[in-house]
Amino acid sequence: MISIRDKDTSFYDKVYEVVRKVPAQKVTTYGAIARYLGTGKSSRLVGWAMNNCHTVKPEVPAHRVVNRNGLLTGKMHFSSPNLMQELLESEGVEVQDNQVQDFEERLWDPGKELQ
DNA sequence: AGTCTGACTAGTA
DNA sequence: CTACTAGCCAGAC
Repeated sequence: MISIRDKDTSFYDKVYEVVRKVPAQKVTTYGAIARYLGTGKSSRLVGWAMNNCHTVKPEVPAHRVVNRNGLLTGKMHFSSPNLMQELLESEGVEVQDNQVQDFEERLWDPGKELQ
């Protein structure tokens, strides 16, 4: 279990670390990441962290992170608004109307899958 | 220092 | 399913 507010590792690095572990054809949510990191209710911080994700290396597969409804809320923050959906579809994730199809089946919760 | 905003969530109706 | 609310943290102004 990764704990938040460690002195060595920043919250953002942990977010990126978890997102990179998301397997292809799977997606996760901001809240799942937040709970796994121990921030719990501060899921907005995950979204804020994703705002900086393009500055870190290696790059973070931010397209696999959606909100709890499976909605691609962050697509407009990509270099191209269509990029997020195209990346998901290229990995075999069906996306329709900015929403991941069969979302519950494709959900990958780090708190349960990783531990 | 106060206020507003946001790639959010859980609860309630 | 939708709509609204409160709570949450960091940053911009």
